[in-house]
Amino acid sequence: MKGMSVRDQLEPGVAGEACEHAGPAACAQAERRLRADAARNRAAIVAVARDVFAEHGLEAPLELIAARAGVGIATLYRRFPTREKLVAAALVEKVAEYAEAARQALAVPDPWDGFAGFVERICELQAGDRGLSDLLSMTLSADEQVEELRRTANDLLITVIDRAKAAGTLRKDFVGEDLVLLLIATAAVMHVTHADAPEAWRRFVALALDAFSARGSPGLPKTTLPEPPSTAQLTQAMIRLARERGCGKRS
Amino acid sequence: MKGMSVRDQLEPGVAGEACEHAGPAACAQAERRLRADAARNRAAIVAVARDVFAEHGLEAPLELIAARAGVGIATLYRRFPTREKLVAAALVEKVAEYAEAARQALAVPDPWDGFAGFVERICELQAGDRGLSDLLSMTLSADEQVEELRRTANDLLITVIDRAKAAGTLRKDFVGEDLVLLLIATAAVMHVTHADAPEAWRRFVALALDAFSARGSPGLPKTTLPEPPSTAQLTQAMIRLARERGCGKRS
DNA sequence: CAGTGTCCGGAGGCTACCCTCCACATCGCT
DNA sequence: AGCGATGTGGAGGGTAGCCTCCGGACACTG
Repeated sequence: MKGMSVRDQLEPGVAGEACEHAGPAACAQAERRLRADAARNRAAIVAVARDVFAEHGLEAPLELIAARAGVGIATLYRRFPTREKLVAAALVEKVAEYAEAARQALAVPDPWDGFAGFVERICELQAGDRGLSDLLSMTLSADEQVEELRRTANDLLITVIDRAKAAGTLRKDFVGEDLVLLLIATAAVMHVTHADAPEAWRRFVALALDAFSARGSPGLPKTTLPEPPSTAQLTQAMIRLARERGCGKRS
Repeated sequence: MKGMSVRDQLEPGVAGEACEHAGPAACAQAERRLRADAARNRAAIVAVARDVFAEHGLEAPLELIAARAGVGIATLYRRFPTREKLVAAALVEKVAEYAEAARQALAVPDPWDGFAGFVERICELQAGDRGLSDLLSMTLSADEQVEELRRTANDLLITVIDRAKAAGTLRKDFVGEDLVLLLIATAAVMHVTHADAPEAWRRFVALALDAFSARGSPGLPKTTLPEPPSTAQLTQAMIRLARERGCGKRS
């Protein structure tokens, strides 16, 4: 009680950078309360990591991040013992945006517009952040906060999907897994084309939406699709990918 | 004469592996005629490379290939000064299969079946060979033979596409670049899912074909698509990717 | 303003891979 | 059988990135 109130007043100028918009509690997060300089460093690392991951993807060299943040590599490792932790810290907000997009999709009156808008929105997010792009094809098995957000988003998403199916505008055999596959696909398309044809993914996504829609002949069913991967399979695959990319459990 | 017969008996199991099916001339290929042992080594390297690339992709460590082929790393480098050259040697046949698939597509009576069959066929090839999968999203700027094959395949492909468009079964706004994007996308999907959901790509491809088809309401146009990337842009992107992956020009 | 416990940073060991150099081996011609 | 030309392999130098260790610096407490 006493300890707290003292501390609360002690960080005037630094506070902005250190704690951003969230309450002071957010800084302490999982770990113990940090010393002021340490908190500042931590915040700087996270801020830089956001940029670097966005530009170079989740496999960016940690030393680059440390250097740009103006701290020693050891400091980075002390605060984030695994790449996964840093990734999580750097991208929670983006993942939250993702979840938020799902929420907004439900608010759109027309079910199809909600669905299609959502797909376009997250692809847009992907296009603007290679780190997020990578992240959406992986599972950060160790970070509860991110995975929780993802789960929330997923639940919302299922609702969005069901609603659009019920309206008859989304094909009946569509499942959530299809969207995951699409995100994996667009991530690759973006990665290859971003420098020379930065808008190419839009056409790809438009094509995908066309495939997803039930438009065309109302009665006549679309092609029968092969079975989708099970949720478990896909999760497993995403965990595997994370490990392969150095964002998974320590070997 | 005498020399040969001796050799023939000396390597019971190995002989078959050295030159495979092609005549001895094929072994000398572009370079000068090689000494017999050198030709044998070269062939062994190529054979192993085929397997290793197929399994691990084009970024597989060259030392692994050398080791499995039972030769020193220097031997590999002497014969294939750049990774690109080795890749080309290891995958020409696969690329030829790709071109062949295009040729066969034209032989199919129904234009749509020809097109769709072709797409499925090459995706199947991709699924069975990660090296090819990688290769199809890149440009091996240095190997004329492979690029020539690719060009041939591409010309055939355009014909396949035009024919299907003319028949009214392929959407009018489809272009060759869309297929390249699809191959990039499926490559990624396969890479992520091959271990845990090895058939997932089939659904993805089926969905794509649905998007490509003009099926549904004959008069009513499908969604208007964003512009595709230009051929030049896409080529540039593929060259860039090759370089990024160590299969491009020496820096 | 002194003491203590927290925090820092970079040197350096480790791994993985690339690629080159050169003393030695082998082939195959005569 | 002997002798070049041709080919060999592995040692080793170079780079990039990961991660740890530890002497010294600094923030906070009293």
